[in-house]
Amino acid sequence: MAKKPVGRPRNRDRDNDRQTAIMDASEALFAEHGYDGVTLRAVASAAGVDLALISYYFGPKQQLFDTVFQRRARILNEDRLQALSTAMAEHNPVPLERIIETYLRPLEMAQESEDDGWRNYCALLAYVNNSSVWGPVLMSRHFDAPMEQFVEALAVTLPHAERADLYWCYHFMSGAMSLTFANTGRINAMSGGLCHSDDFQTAYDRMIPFVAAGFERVCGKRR
Amino acid sequence: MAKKPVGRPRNRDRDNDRQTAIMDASEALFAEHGYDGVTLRAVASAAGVDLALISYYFGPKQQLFDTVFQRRARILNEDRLQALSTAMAEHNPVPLERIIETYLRPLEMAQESEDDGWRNYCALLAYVNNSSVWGPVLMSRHFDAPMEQFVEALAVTLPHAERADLYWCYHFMSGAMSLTFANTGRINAMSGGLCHSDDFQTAYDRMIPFVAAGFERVCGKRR
DNA sequence: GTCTATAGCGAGATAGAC
DNA sequence: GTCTATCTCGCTATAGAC
Repeated sequence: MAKKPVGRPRNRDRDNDRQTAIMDASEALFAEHGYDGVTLRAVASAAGVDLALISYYFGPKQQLFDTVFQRRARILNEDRLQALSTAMAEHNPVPLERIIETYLRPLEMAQESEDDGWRNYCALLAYVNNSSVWGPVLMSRHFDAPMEQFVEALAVTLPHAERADLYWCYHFMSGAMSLTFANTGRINAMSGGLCHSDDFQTAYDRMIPFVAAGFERVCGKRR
Repeated sequence: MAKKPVGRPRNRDRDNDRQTAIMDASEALFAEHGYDGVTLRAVASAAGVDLALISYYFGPKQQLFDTVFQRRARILNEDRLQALSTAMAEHNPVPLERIIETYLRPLEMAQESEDDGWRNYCALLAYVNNSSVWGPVLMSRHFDAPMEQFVEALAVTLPHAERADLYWCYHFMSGAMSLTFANTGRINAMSGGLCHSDDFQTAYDRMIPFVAAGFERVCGKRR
């Protein structure tokens, strides 16, 4: 059963090829079927790797999930914080739309990259973010610190905002973002083919003003 | 193992008690753990019902899932369409915020009701909506028709809007709504206790202007 | 490091007694 | 209608050969 070769094209560095293959395959499968919908056998088969190797490298299934989730969270956070500090060097306070862009554009670039993995990761994020089992644990662990800096910047730009309102609006943004990047294809059906869920450019060009306008109305004026 | 009595308090009509108990238990468990994270044994135990009865009444697992998802979708759609036609009888065109309310308030009332089932159902909606396996199938099957009427009303109120932009904004709204009602508790942690994910009143009072402002900016003016 | 083989368990589904 | 008992399958994880 466990066939050896070409599970998928691989153009990696060759050192630790197998680990990377396992993580990539897990990422794609977890994103589509959730934690419980994926068997280690399916991962092994998709990665073109022996079943026992997964436990050998990553320990139990949960730990594999954590590792996969963590891998790109770090990169994403770095990109976002980098973009934010660039924006802050150029303006003070940073214009509202610019802050939102700082947060959303790194995801757009990730999704548009040639690496399929980022598209899978975005769907995984949607799964984790909406899960009451994983969300409070993994999202908080990996995304709360950068989120706080983002909210700080918003508070400077929107000086009359109540702190709680900033969190609510951030939450709405997070939900809109998750569903859009989950890339379920539903908007294709819904719109009768007018919109395409992988038309990231269009999605972001609308999401940014949508979210900015929402923040402005809810947080912009003294209440 | 399969204990007979009191799985949970039951104050139902008594006819078809068991079916209802099974559906309620499934709803809660599917909402929390997703389709694959739930075993029929867990459902049976939570419902205080014998394992074999589930298959007897509902057929295979998938069919149980469909049935549970469908049950409240109908009620929700009726409530929304009722609210929309009331609004249309009072105004022409219907003000933007009023249309959004038409869509969101039925969910708020559901979530605030004394029936725990609605809160579970909202979390289930979030799961299905963000899943690329279930989303395109179940969401389309049960929610596309009412969605179309909703978009129609928006098109009247926002006459310069491109049709595609209306769908994108609807999609953002759907995502914001899903995450908020998924009720994962993450906003509690994120805000350091300032916000509570089950404070539905506050959530809706902010979501409605947030979404309305987004629609206005993206769809309000000639492009 | 890698793979074979398997232990140990729990899943979905159903046949058949009551 | 209800429940017991069980079939068959596939799961995670690991021990031990290479």
